[in-house]
Amino acid sequence: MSPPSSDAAAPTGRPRDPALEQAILDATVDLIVRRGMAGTTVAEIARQAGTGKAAVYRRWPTKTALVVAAVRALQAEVTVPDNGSLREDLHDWVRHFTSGDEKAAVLLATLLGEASRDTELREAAAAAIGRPPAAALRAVIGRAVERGEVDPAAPVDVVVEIIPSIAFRRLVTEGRTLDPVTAAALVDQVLLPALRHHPGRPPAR
Amino acid sequence: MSPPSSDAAAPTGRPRDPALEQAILDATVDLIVRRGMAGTTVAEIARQAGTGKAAVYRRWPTKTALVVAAVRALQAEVTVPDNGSLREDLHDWVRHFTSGDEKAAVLLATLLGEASRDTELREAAAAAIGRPPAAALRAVIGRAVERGEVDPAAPVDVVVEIIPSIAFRRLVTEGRTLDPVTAAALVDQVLLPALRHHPGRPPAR
DNA sequence: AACTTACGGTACCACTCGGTACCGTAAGGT
DNA sequence: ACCTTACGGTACCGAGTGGTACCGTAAGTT
Repeated sequence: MSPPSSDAAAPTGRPRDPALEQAILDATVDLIVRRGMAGTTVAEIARQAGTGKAAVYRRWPTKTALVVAAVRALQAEVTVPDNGSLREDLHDWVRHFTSGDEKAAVLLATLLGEASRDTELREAAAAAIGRPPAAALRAVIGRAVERGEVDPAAPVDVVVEIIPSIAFRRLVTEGRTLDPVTAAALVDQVLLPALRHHPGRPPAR
Repeated sequence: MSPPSSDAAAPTGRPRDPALEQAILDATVDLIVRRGMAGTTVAEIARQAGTGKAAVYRRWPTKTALVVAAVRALQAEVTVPDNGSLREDLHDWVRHFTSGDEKAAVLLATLLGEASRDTELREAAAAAIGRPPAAALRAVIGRAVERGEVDPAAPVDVVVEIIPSIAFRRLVTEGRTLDPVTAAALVDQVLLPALRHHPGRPPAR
């Protein structure tokens, strides 16, 4: 019998090195960020991970599959601040975009170029990088709504997109992260007015 | 003597076909949008333009140079509405992003992927595609300021970026243009409040 | 008519890259 | 001990690509 822990296949022979797995994924992300998808070769990924191409192809059947896996493994986590004040929460949250961590966004931007025609890749990239910050902000605003600080009718869906979009665009078209001054201005002069603004229905039609 | 019109070199022999020049540039843009930079071959560009590779390399020394030229030649023009009302001007202007013409933005997105490491290309793409709409919006807001409709202290620089950034991000990460409903909501519930908002200096420190 | 340059087309070269196959060796299970 | 599979490394293949060279022909100038 010999119950194989919980899986089906009885693992015999030398087991795969989990550390190597991670090293390959790390090298993949690093190289794609620095050289782009087309400019990165599998041989170079293997070399940087301290192994050979065979070890790479033993795990992933194709280069694209490897890249998708690397993106999925990145999965940025975003802390959700809770200071009891919407404005402070927003200023905390915005720091996620002004401080480093541009790697994830650069990766996204790089991939999206060739991902325009690869749905799976685009989906993976967007899910791993684009969604977490928006979800965090949504939580922050949700709490402010509960506190009565924000009109429940506020255009949350659209407000949530503003800063990530600007940060993304700046990074992509200018090659640098969103500066803190601009970010602060966005919070105080755009986000907060929009959230506090009572829609009351603008002069429709 | 034979004064050569106004240039230096006396043009002898068969002149270059200007129509062919444009055909090559058009084919370049079209193919890059559809297949990406790496996925587009010079041979295919030539074939689609109805010519041979030689005619291409007679004009541009390298593939990158050709692409840069194609991007520069795109130069989107943006109409600047003037209805006498800020809100109407904004709603007119925003139509630029909701209606077709995604080609320019897709091109930008595609190129930026591999352009992250090519400054010249990035600069050309950003200048040709990113700047005109922002400039148009700036003009619209400038007129509103003159009319006293907008506080001169409004954060124009940052407001100008909001909609182009969101449109760009949506197009790039989701593959579709900004929908008119969201765009209208942005104008009424984000741009206008931000522009009318009296900064009055937020509770600093 | 003579000359010059562009034209569409093709053949070619040097090179790169994804992917496969195969080494001898290392590291586990039984 | 024996078996199995992963390991790092290398050699190789086939396909594709940017770029060059060279056709015979077309379209201009002098």
